[in-house]
Amino acid sequence: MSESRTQDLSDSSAEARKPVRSGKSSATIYDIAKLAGVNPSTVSRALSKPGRVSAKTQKLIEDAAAQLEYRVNPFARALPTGRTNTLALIVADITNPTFFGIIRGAESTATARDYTLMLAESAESADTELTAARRMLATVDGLILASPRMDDNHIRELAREKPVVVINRQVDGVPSVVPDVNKGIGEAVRNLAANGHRKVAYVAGPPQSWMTARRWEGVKAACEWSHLECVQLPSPKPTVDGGRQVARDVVASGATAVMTYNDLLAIGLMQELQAAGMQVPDRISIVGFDDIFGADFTTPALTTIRSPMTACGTEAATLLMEVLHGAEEVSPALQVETELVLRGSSGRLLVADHPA
Amino acid sequence: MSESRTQDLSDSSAEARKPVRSGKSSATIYDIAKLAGVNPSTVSRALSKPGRVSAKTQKLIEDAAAQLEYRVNPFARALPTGRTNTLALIVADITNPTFFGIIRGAESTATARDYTLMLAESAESADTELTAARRMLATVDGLILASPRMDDNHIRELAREKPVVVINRQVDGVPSVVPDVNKGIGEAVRNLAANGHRKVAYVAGPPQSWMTARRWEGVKAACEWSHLECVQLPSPKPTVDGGRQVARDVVASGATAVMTYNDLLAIGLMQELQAAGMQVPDRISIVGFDDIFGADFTTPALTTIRSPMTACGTEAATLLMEVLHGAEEVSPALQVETELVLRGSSGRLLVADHPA
DNA sequence: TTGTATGCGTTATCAG
DNA sequence: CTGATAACGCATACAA
Repeated sequence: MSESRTQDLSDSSAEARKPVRSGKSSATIYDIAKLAGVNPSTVSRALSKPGRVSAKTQKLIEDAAAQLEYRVNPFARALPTGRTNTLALIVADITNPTFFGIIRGAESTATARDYTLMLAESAESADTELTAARRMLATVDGLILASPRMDDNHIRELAREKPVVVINRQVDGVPSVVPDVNKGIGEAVRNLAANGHRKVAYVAGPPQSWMTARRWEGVKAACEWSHLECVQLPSPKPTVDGGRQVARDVVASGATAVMTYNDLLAIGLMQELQAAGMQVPDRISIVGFDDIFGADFTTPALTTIRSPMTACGTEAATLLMEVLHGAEEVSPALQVETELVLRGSSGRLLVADHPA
Repeated sequence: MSESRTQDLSDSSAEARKPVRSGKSSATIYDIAKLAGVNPSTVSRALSKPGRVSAKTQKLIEDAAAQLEYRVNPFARALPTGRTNTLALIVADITNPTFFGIIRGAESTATARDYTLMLAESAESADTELTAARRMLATVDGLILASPRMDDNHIRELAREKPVVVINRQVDGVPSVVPDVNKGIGEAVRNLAANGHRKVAYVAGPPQSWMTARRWEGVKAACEWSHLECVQLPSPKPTVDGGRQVARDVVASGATAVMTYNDLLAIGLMQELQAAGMQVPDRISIVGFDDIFGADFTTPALTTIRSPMTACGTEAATLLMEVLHGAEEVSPALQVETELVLRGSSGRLLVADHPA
């Protein structure tokens, strides 16, 4: 093995090459092979799977790589292997803070394991979602679907091509991360009952949302258990504005406590109710869902059932990468706990329903 | 050159192949070339640049492609061309709602032009940021840096490799999108002066933030113009909690109005001040910056200088893609307007500084 | 207009 | 342990 570790020729022909690649594009394994005096395939081995090459050539190659500021070309690597070290995350609505936690959790977890996150949103549209999913699927190793709006079959179809993890929904045969709503809902309903409420309204989310059904089921069951009457109210959209619009129906329902599909609805509802002169929580109690950013900015601060979104993002990314790294045994549905966050928007009813 | 690129040979006899590719991996241009009876290069042309092929073969190829459910392999395409139809966006802090708008704007704009967005955060660290940038740079066509924390030279270094657009900062030689703070600040300060305030405090952001300096300059200039005294106060971090921590200093400063680097600081500050029994805005006026999600959840709702974040994201992505598509003439710094959003947290001073 | 030949940077399969 | 060589799927000068 030639000792001349310097760029300077071993003699062959006096070909004074610049040591550091002067050109524009970056160095390849060929360049470093030449500099280190080995075969390109050896360079590839040394750089991708350490240990399969002798210690001295290893160092030789690493030094040369460092000197040339070598960086792998991800495309060239992806072509034969198909692997990209990239994860895709599709969320239903980027403006919805519910997803901020998920994005954050997924991004940081991915980055920690040297993966990169690709982000897309479906704008609450099943079609857009599917299109985005298909487009990204070609480029990534795996896919995370947060609160997907497309139907189960489409999800399974995607899962057949690349590993998929679903958040906030359960699909047969596809691993998922879902908050267990019952604990938090149970706490909330018991609290409401203890404060003298007899009837609660549930303001629902988008019909395509799997989670809105789970939450309604949970509310209904908990209310039965506590002998409370309950009623479901549709909302035009799961936003602050949607919450405002549904205020009238809430009042008309005669409920003294309202639980909403998410915090946005709760906040909008509270704003509208207060604007109409209704005291919260003296006249009506409001309980949101998720504990989003800003839920404690309101006056009174919003009582809400916290869904650990960041944990969902983290767990989903972890799950996905485990599958990618060959873990076959993956629990079908990972549960994360919800809990009641008691703040000012719920409490004892001051104005009795039936005056004594 | 051997013809048999497929797994099973064509013995030229009636070989009933499934029309749709039964195998696992997806179809290539070779498959569709065979099916359409043309050369792979023709397929490539037909699919990438329509018009450079006769109408009938075009259709022939498109039909075959459809039948085989062909989808280009992005890596194979990227290898010769270097183009990926992918943009990277790096934000300082994913949990900071300031960036939500930017993310949303960039994502939707990119998607609209059939680009995909890759997202990373720097966690307010210049090192992390640079690392993430370098890692992503290899994979994308261009890079958007939102409120970058790294220094100018590093940014220029990145810009030498791939097109870069910067948001919320100006770097020589690098195109950028920056809100023009002066209009909004001017409106705010004049309003404060008109309401009887004589001294305003500016709660600063992270020292590495280019924007915090711009905002302080703007505040100082506007205050001089309106003959107001002004003072700058450092904050430990640009968050709600940071705002709480700086409350003591604000009170000590003797200012009756405070403007903050961002809304988070303003909200935290207001919470702490109110907890200490100070009426807002009767005793002290608070003006935030950005008009983030939730700024109107507080009581009183936050007066703030709106920075059109979504527009910044949109403009940055548009700018970047224009450069990518060969636009040389690109304005060095695109300005977007800021405006005062007057809400309840600022107003007339009820308790005079110097009792009459 | 269409076919031919070659390159893009890595990994992987063989030999040696 | 290392070297040669063939894919990987697509784009593109060049030739016909």
